[in-house]
Amino acid sequence: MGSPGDVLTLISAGSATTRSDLARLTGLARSTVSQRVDALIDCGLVEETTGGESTGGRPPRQLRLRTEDHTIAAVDLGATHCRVALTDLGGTTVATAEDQLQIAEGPQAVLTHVKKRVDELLGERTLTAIGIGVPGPVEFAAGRPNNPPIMPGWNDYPVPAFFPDVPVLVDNDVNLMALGEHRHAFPGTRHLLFVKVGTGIGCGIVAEGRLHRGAQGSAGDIGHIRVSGHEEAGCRCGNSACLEAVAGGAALARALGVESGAEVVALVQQGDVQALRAVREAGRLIGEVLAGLVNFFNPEVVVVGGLLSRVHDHLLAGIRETVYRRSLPLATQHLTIVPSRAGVDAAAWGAGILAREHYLSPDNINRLVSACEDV
Amino acid sequence: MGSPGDVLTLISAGSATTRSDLARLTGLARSTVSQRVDALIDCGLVEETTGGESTGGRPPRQLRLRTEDHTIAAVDLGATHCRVALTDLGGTTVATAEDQLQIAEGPQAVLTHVKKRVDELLGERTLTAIGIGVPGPVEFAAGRPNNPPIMPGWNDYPVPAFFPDVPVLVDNDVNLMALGEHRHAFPGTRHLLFVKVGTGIGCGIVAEGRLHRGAQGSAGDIGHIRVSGHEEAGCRCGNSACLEAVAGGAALARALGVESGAEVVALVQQGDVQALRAVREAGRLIGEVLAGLVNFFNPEVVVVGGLLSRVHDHLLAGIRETVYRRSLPLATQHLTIVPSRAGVDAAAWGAGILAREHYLSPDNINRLVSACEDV
DNA sequence: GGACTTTCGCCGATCGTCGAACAAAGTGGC
DNA sequence: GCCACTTTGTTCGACGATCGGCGAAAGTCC
Repeated sequence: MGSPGDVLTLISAGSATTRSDLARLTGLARSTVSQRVDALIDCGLVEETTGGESTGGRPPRQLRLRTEDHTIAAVDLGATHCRVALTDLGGTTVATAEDQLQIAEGPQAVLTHVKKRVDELLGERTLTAIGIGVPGPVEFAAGRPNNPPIMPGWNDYPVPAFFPDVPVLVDNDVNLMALGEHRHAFPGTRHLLFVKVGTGIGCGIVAEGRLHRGAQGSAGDIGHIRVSGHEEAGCRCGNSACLEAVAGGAALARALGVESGAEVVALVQQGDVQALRAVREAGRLIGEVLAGLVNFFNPEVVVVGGLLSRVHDHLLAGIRETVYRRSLPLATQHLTIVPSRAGVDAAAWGAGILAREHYLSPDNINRLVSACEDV
Repeated sequence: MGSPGDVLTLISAGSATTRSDLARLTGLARSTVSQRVDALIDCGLVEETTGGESTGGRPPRQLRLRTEDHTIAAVDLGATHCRVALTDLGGTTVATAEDQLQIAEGPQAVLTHVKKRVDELLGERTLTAIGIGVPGPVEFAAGRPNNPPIMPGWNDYPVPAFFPDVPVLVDNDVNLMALGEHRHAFPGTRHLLFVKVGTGIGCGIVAEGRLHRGAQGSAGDIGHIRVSGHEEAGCRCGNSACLEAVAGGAALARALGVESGAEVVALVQQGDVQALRAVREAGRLIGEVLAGLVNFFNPEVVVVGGLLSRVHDHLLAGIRETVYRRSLPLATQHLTIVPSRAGVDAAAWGAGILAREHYLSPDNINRLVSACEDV
C-alpha cells in the first residue's frame, strides 16, 4: 500500500485528483505523497494543472493521468471480421477501423493484416500495449489459442511473438465482453456473468471482479450444455441437444429458413411472428441453462449480449421467465438480468481495458518508475 | 512481502524450516529475518530446536510453529448430527465427539450443546478460534445463515455472537468439504469442484485456490438444476426434474423402497442389483449436470463425496461416463474425477482449516506481533 | 588438526517515511 | 484594501527499518 503504482491507480481511477485526496486515501504523509507524485510526473505519467476550486484555502493543483502520450490498440477478431480501435490511456477512442477478415486464413495472414491496420491508425502515436480478442479458448498467460474449434492454424500459435516490441494480451472474445461490461456498467459488482448469444453461445465469467478463465482457458463454454427435450437436435460437437444447436443464431436461422443470425434479427425487427416466437423460445432454452448456472455461481448480475441481443426485448423475456422460474429464490432475490450496453464494440472495449489495466497495474508502474529514476 | 505474518506463513506451511530458507524465499537480509523470527518467538508463535542436518557447515536451528498452545474447535453440524473436533494449530486432531442432534431445534439449543461439548473436550486447553459448518447457505462475513431451507429458526441468526470471546467462522458444510479436500489432497490446484451426494446434492467451489461463495452465499446449490427426461419427478422446491429429486439419497431410497440413503448404501454393499443399478443411474444424472458445470467452470479436479460416495465405484462410474461423453474435450483433457479422501470428517476438516487459516493469516499474525511488542 | 562452509548475532551505514516548520495562495470579514 | 484564517505544497531534520559486512559459533571434509 502506498507505492507509486497504488498512487497512480487512485489517480487514473479518478478516486483522487489532488495531493490531499491521495494523502487521505493512502494514509501517507503529505510530503511522501508529494514525492510519489513528483516521481510520476518525472516519468511523464502524471500532469499537474492549476485552477482547482478552493475550499477556503489555497486551491489545490489538479492531478491527472497523462493519457495522450500512450496509445492502446484494442483488437477484436471474430470469425469473419476484424475491428481495431486505438484508445488513449484514459479509455477514450481516438481511431477505429473495421474489415471483413476470415480468421481461418491463419495467424500469419490475419496478424499481418492487424499489424498493418494498427500502424496505419497509429500515425505518429507511440504504441504502448495491445489487447486482442479471439473467438476461441486461449491459454492466457502465454497468449496462445488452445484448441480453438473455428480458428484453423491458430492452435498453440504464440500471438505475442508477432508484436515483439509491446506487451500483448490475448483472450477469448467473450471474456473480454464480460470484462468490458463489468468495468463500464457494473464496476462495483463482485460476480457477473456475460452471455453472448451470436452464431454460437458463450459466457464470460467475472468472479471477485476478475475474469475466471478456468484451467485450460475454456471456462464459460456453455454452448454445449444439454437442454431438455431436444434430443433430435444434432450439434457440430458430436453430441445432441446442445444449447447452441437449438438456441444459437445459426440454429435459429436454419429453423426459419434464412442464411444467418443477422437475418433472424431482421425478421424479428420486421415483426415476423414466427421469428419472434423462435427468439423467445431460444431465450427460454438459454434461460434453462442459465438458471442452473445462476444456482451454481450465484452472480449479482447477468448481462446478455451478442448479435441476438439486438432483439433483446424478446430474448430477455424468455431468459428472465425461465431463470426466475427455475432458479432458487435466494439466488434470484437480488439478481439483475440486463441487456449489454456495449453492443458490437463490447469485445474491443474489453481488449482495450485488458491492455490498459495491464499497463497501469501497480506492479508495472512501479517498474516504470524505478527504471525512470535510474536514469 | 516480508512482514512477520508472511514469515510465519512460510514456516507454518513447511516451506521454510530454517532462517536461511526464509532469507532465500522472502529476499530479506539474514539479519532482518532473524529479527522477524525473534519477534515471532517472543510472541510464543514459533519455537527453535537444534539438531538440523548440516549441509557442510554449521547446522541450522530448526524453526517450527508452536502448535500446541492453541486449540481450534471444528464443528460440523448436519441435519441430524453434530461432530466436534479439536485440533492444534498444525491441524492434528486432539479430541473428537459426535452426537445425534436435530438442527431444527434451533440455534439456541444447538449452539448451547456445541458450547458444552467444546468446553468438555477442551479441558485445560485454551480456545483460539472456532470453525462451524452448517447445512445451508451462510452470509459468510457476518456468520449468519441466509434463508436455509432445513434449518428452521436459524435465518439471519448471528452465530458468532454466541461465542463472544473467540473468532467464529461459519460456512456452508459443502464449502468446507471442498476446502478440506483442496487443502489436504490437492493443495496446488487452482480450480476444484467438490460434489456432495448425500440426502441432497450440493457443490463446493474452489476458484484460484479460494472458496467461491457467490453473492448471497448460495453458490454451489446444484441440487435443483434440471435434468433431461424426468419431468415426472416433483421436487420439494416446487419445480420438477431437479437433480436432487431424481439422484439424491432420499430419492434413491424412495425408489428402492427403503428408509434412507444409508440403507441404499447398505443394499449396494450387499450386492443388490437393483440398488446398484439405481446408484449408477444416479451417477449418470449427476454426471449430466456436472458435464455442464465442467464446461462452464473448467476445473482441474472434481471430487465426489458425501454419503453415497461410500459406494463410489458405481457412482463414479456413472459420473465419469457422462462427463467424459458430454463435456468438451478441452475441458476434460486434464480433468481428474476422484472420490473424496476425507469421508465423514470432510466438513470438520474444512471447518478446522477455515479457522486455522483465519488465525494464521498474515494480517492477523501482524496484529498479534505488534500487540505483543507493545507490552 | 586445519581449511572450508554455513549459520547467526552485532553494529554502523543507508534508505524511506514522517511530521514540524515554513512558504505559497487562496477566502472572507471589516 | 488589509489582515486573520484556511488549505496546499515544499524543505529538512529525526526516526525507524532494513541492509550488508564482520566476526564468532558450530559444524564437515580432507
